[in-house]
Amino acid sequence: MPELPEVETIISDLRNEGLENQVILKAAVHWERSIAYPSASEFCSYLIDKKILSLSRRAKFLIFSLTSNLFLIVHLRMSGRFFLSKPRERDRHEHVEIFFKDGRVLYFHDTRKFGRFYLTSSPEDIFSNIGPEPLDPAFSFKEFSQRLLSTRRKLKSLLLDQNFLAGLGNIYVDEALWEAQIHPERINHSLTQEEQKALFLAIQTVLRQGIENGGTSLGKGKGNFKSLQNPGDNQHHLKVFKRAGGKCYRCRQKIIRIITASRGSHLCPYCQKFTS
DNA sequence: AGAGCTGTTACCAA
DNA sequence: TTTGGTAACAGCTC
Repeated sequence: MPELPEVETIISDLRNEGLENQVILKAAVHWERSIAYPSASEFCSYLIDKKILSLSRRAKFLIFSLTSNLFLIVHLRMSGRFFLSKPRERDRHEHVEIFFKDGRVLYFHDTRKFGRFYLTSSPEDIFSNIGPEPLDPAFSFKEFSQRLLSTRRKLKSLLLDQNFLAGLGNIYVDEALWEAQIHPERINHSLTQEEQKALFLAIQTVLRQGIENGGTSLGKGKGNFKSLQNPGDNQHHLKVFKRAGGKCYRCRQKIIRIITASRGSHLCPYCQKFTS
């Protein structure tokens, strides 16, 4: 579900909706475990009268910077979504409501209930172990290359690891590995310099493309990604993800799906040959 | 109907 | 240290 491009799209849509500078009237929590910290009642009382100063993203977290040095941090996990509208009847999967003084309500919809809210004055605690931002201009090939030597793991598992690199999930890892023509089960430190460079560039390419296309909206379920009301368009631009059985756009061979690191991986066995 | 799957992550055991 | 299994949930797919 939401990976870096999807979260970036949501942040940008919330900005376009003018959520920055809005003041919170009150909040309501209908599934207490949606609030990771503090307690649901403290969460609600702390939010009253706080203003949203800015909206940003770190890894797959949404960050609402508030007055009084508070930060509302949200991770959507598998099925979290936001809706912003006039007050209306709450859907059974809308577990958190934030009411604004301009009359609108931000509804947090999460069918699988894995999404989490954190309200804290020390956001660095949440991000302390998260890896670098792949689209940060300060993130260099040199740093990526050095990090690739720091461990010994299958690339699929390593790239999914938020402590290694922030923001990638199953879709964009598979897309990046196809783009770079590297098998997901290759061990990180076995990559040639050329392969490292190709992967570094491919990660940025697929993430940028995902953002440009407003994220990837797969399937038709209510828990599938949409930013506010709007589906993304990147599902029409995927090269391998969910394309098992289809032809590789590069070599016309058949795309396959394998299980690696307990996750489905989609690849072209001809373009992405396994070599040790 | 029922079993198996899912775009995330934390935790535990080996 | 790394991997694999499981769990947190609900709904979709076959």
